[in-house]
Amino acid sequence: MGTLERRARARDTIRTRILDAARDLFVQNGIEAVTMRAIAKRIEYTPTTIYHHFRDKHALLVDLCQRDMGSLVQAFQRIGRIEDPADRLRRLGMAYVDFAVDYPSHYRFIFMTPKPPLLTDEDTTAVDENAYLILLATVRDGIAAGRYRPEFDDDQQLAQLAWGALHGIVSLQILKADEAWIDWRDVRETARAMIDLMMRGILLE
Amino acid sequence: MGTLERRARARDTIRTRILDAARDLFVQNGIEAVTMRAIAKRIEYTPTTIYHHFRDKHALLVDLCQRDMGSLVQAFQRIGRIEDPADRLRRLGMAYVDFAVDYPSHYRFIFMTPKPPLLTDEDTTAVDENAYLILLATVRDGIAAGRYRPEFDDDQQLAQLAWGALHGIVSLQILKADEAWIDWRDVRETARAMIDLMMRGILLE
DNA sequence: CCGAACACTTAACAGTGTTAACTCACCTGA
DNA sequence: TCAGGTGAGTTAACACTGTTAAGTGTTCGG
Repeated sequence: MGTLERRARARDTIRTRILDAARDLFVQNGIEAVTMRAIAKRIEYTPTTIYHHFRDKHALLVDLCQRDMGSLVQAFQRIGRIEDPADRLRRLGMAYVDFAVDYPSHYRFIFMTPKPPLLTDEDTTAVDENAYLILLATVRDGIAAGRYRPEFDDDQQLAQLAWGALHGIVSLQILKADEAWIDWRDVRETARAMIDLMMRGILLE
Repeated sequence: MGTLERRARARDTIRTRILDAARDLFVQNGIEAVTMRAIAKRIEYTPTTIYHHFRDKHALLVDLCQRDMGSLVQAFQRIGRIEDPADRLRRLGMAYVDFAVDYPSHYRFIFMTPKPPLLTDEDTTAVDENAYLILLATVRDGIAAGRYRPEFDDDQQLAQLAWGALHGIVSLQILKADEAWIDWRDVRETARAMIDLMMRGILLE
């Protein structure tokens, strides 16, 4: 009586169909195109059906992003194994920027959209948290190895400084790319210049 | 027959009453608390009335922010008269961060909220544009004065780099200040460290 | 004194996320 | 075989957005 499994499989199928439809709208027309009715129409179901598979819209988008951010997580974990802390830090920065450029909608939802107040679910630590922990460990290793100038002895501050610098460059680009009064430079090159500047600024000698 | 003036004055009165009500909701409960009905209720008018004084909600918020950002504009213009380009640049950065910390709702609306598509009015150049131009001129002066390392010869890129770095630090703070898994450092101090790091990185010698 | 301009309201439209109540097919246990 | 429950799916609605067409007076100018 594998009927239970079959049920579970069917449930998974419709779940991923919902997620696929949501992703299409998400990456093609931006987050504001993702409405429950639009998703439902695309998979030829009723909006209510979605609520049998996801608690609410926010949970759906969180689930979608957590799945899709696998590339960022993998990159971070791979880079996390690099020996040299300074080299590791530099590469984490580039991977972060690459992800933001490749998946602007995902980036915008995870890093640029406020969460609904107090409905923050305490599920398994989210991808942004994991990424921050890897960054933090990398910064700490560099400090412990005595690679950085003595004024950068606060791992939290240094991590927040590095994260903020790159987040600002990519998020400004995502938000204001079509503002005509700015002669935008290539975001990857600007980010690289930022990383070079930071590394030279914090490294000893 | 000063009746025309009186009319205009009355019009201005109700206009500012609307703006005041909107600002209260805006700064106290955040931008999501600003609904047309909430504003109307607070001044004991009908929502429709607001539309006789503002084209739509976005125009209302833009008007509100343009007025309130006078402090930022004044600070930028005052700093813009400082002789030394490097000192000017450093102070612009601090003033920018101060504004973001003091007026988080305004900052969020101007620098962290996407504009409604293609309804971008070509009104008198907005405050963010003015601020960017002052920053750009400051960067350019520093380059022209030969104060910066030769690899920073692109004024646009350097301006976008500096803006992005500080924008990232303050916007992360505004958005994720209540995420428990980050041990946030004081945003002004982090920003100051960022500015010091950048200045040391781009200045010659 | 009449007509137009003007401030304002009523009532509605179209869209959003969300939910209570129902139908109906299917599987389980007697 | 058949009662009953489980659960996927739908219908219809609620409460809330921003926004607007149409109507009501009041006030002013010729």
